[in-house]
Amino acid sequence: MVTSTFQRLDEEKKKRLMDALIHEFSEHTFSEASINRIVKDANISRGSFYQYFTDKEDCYLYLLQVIAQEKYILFQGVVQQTPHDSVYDEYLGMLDRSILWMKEKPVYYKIGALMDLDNSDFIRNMTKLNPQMMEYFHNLIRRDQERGIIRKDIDPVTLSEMLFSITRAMLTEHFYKQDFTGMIEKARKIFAIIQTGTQPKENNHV
Amino acid sequence: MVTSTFQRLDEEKKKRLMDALIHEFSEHTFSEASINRIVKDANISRGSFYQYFTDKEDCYLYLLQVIAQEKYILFQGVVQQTPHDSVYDEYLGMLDRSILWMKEKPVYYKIGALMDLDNSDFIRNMTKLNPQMMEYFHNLIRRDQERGIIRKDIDPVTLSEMLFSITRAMLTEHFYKQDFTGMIEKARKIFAIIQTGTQPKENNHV
DNA sequence: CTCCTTTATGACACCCTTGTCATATCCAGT
DNA sequence: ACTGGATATGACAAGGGTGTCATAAAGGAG
Repeated sequence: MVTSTFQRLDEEKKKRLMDALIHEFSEHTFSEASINRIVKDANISRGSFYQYFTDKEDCYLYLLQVIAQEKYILFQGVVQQTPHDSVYDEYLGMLDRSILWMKEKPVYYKIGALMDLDNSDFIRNMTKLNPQMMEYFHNLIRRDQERGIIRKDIDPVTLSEMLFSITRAMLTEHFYKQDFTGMIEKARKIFAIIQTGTQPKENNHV
Repeated sequence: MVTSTFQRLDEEKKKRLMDALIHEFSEHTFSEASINRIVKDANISRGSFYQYFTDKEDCYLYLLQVIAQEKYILFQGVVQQTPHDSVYDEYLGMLDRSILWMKEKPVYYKIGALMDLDNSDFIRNMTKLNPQMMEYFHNLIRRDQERGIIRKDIDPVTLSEMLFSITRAMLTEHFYKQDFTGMIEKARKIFAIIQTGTQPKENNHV
């Protein structure tokens, strides 16, 4: 656990340390990150670090928590609580928010990306997909089926998996290219294909 | 470069070392792999290792080469040179071959997966998608468009990207679950959705 | 000014890594 | 049996990492 000593720290020092944490974990995976570099970067003695955090894992978890908080604050005004759009628009919204996040806090996104990359069991256990979020999209699809926007014979789980892998792949690709222009347009194009299908109209009676 | 000394090694020792390499690189990323563990595992002195390979990178590249060779041999009989099926069937075929590869040589697949995970520049440069393969699928789509199987207004690059991310996501997911049953069926289902679209028929005249 | 608690510090022990190199061993040809 | 080149070896240097701990400094209360 983060110690009370850390909490009592004066803001300037606290910020210096947080910046060092952000810097280190946005450049290295958890297992490759080095406390030595962090303390040097923050201009803090090695001993002090261990007075604030019990170990590397501890400071990493704390950092993730801080990031999650900031993300929550940033998205609070953006997320709409009861969507009136189709599941496709909802996915586009998610993509939009992700791009916002990547542009607003690129280092934070980088930290998240590195987390996904990491192979340690400790990280593996945290990366598991949020089942609640998946459930949310399943329900959106079911609602759209009731609305007559999506064919009823389509399996919601399968469809949401499809949309999810596509969105995710787009995000990671564009992140490494560091170019997000036209991304939403591209996603729109892809979703349009999924809606109308690739078959020519005359073949549609299969 | 792999030295001639290594090439001259008697088969038993060579195999022991290769097995150790496979073991180490299937459990650890390149940057986390340890030569110490390798030589201990292979029952070879540390000095000997450096008589065979110039460094870690060298032995890793050699291992990848050996794996590529075996993969080529395994697939030689399976790949059909001039496909008569649609691009979807071709993707299903690729999936099928990947599953075969994962079942036949799970450790090899694991090495490849860890390679993808690795964040070092050295690995980054190797992992870049094969543009030749992408071109191959683009052409398949164009051919299917000529054949009247796929609508002509669909962008081949976009479609192949879609199919690729979906296939890839399925593979990685199932690899971690270590369960490939029903995977082809699932892919078929997804591709069927992509072909006919998610819109109900009465809405198709948009 | 003193005392006591809190905070800061860096040397330390111990672990690991890589790549080198002088030396020992092996083996084949004479 | 001897000899020279090929091969094997592990100690070594140099560097990195983590977490601990005795000690120093600082700061607030009496």
